[in-house]
Amino acid sequence: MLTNERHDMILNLLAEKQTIKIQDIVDATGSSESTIRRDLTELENQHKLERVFGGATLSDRNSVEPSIVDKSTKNLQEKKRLAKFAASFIKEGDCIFLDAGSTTFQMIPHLKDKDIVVVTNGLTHIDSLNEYGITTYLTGGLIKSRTAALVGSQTIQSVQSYRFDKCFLGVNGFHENYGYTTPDPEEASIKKLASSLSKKTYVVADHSKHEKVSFTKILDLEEAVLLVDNLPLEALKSLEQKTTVKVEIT
Amino acid sequence: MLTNERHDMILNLLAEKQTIKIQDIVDATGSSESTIRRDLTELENQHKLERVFGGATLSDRNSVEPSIVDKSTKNLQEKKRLAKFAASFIKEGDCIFLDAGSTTFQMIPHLKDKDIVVVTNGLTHIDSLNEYGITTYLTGGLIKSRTAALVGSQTIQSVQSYRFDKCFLGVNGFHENYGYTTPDPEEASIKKLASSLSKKTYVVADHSKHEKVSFTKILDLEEAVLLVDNLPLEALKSLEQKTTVKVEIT
DNA sequence: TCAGAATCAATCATAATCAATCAAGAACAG
DNA sequence: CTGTTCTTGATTGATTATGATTGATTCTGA
Repeated sequence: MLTNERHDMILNLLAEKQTIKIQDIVDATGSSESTIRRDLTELENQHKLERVFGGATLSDRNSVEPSIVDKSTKNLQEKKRLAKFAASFIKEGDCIFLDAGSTTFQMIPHLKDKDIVVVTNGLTHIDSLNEYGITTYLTGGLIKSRTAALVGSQTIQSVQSYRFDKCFLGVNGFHENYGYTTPDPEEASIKKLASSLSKKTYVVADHSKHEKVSFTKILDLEEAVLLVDNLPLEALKSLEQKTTVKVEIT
Repeated sequence: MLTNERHDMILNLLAEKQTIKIQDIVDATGSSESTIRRDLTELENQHKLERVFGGATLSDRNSVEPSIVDKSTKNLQEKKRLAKFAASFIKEGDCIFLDAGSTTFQMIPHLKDKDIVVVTNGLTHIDSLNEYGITTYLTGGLIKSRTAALVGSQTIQSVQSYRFDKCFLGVNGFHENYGYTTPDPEEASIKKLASSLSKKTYVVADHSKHEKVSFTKILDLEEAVLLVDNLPLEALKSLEQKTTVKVEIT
């Protein structure tokens, strides 16, 4: 059996069962314990799993935040509509910060032929931005492999040397009392900084993010314009007491 | 059996099974192992598959990024050998700058399992670095779409905040009198800067770059160690009067 | 806390696989 | 027909993967 096949097998077993014992892998593959240990070491280096005493488990970050692929396929149509709506706020000549994330990604096709400059920390965005011929600056920083975003002090430093007309942020949740939140503190501080360097801040979030609260606070509701798709009327009214909400009409 | 037929056969087998062992192909085709190896090497250069130890597998990236990789098919085998040689200079714990470019790209597989930190301005590098689980910092900057490199004042600023143990640069030409040169002034200044921030600088260039001179000077010969594959003996002697040359033994 | 059991990383020898080279023959052009 | 180029298969020594073994570490239950 090839090394690759074993690796796939291990990851598949893990995907089913969440955690797995080394002995189980040995039985399933027919390879020796030594080999499996080496496989696990390697897969751990690639951040595909996490070793624990006696076996391996999906790295907890993986299980908490769904992987970027899963995320981007969910509610795809909604996201596209919302993204188009968000892009409509961009005017000719704007310099914008485009946050990493699947919703902001969907904005890119609608930036075509606009004479704008985009700054982004989203690695997934660059091919698309490039394809549409948009002048793009990438922030520097540490590559956070799972979300394909750039983070860390270098990113902060990079962002600091720009000034934006508008910035478009993705969030994990928005809540009347707790504001905008996201799981990763690193990403949160970048979003926050970009917002502070921007004349105007837009948060792009579909209705599924309503009332959700994550680990790290990004901004208060007041500090950004919320772009959202259909929302219950009461929720809308309540939110509008704190901030400007633009709803994508359906 | 014609070469084409074998190639088709191999790809068909792969399409069914996702991965395949060399021995299986040998049995299926009746050709010798040597021939199959050559087939696989060629098909890999065409990005039709990916070789793994003991066989081959479908490269899933095949469909995603055809644009950037094309240039690198020329002299691929040479480049791989040279890149492996270059990577052998990297020691555990090093912080290295890895220049954008196709030769430095080939170094990445050989960085696997080394406890190092990589800083790069090459967008093409990041997927691969990520795959091998290497801690990677990307410089910021303007995306230069043709070479998929980051350039400009932001890149300069990014690079300036690092210090490197070693830096590995690609060049367009090296010449006894005119030193190392490259066509793009933007890229040249980044290479130069990275070199100045590094304890040791290596230029990786195959013999085809000998005596070539491009528009922009990067460094004098003296300022870097030249890593090169086979070179005429006189050329080697002449170069060695000015700088250290490490030749990949053939 | 202790002792036995399980698991671990490190090392070694062996086996499989690799790239590189060579020579023989096929295909081809002049 | 001759000389050249290309393909092929065999061989070489080098590299890499593997499985068994070791002694150290960690877990478990009393």
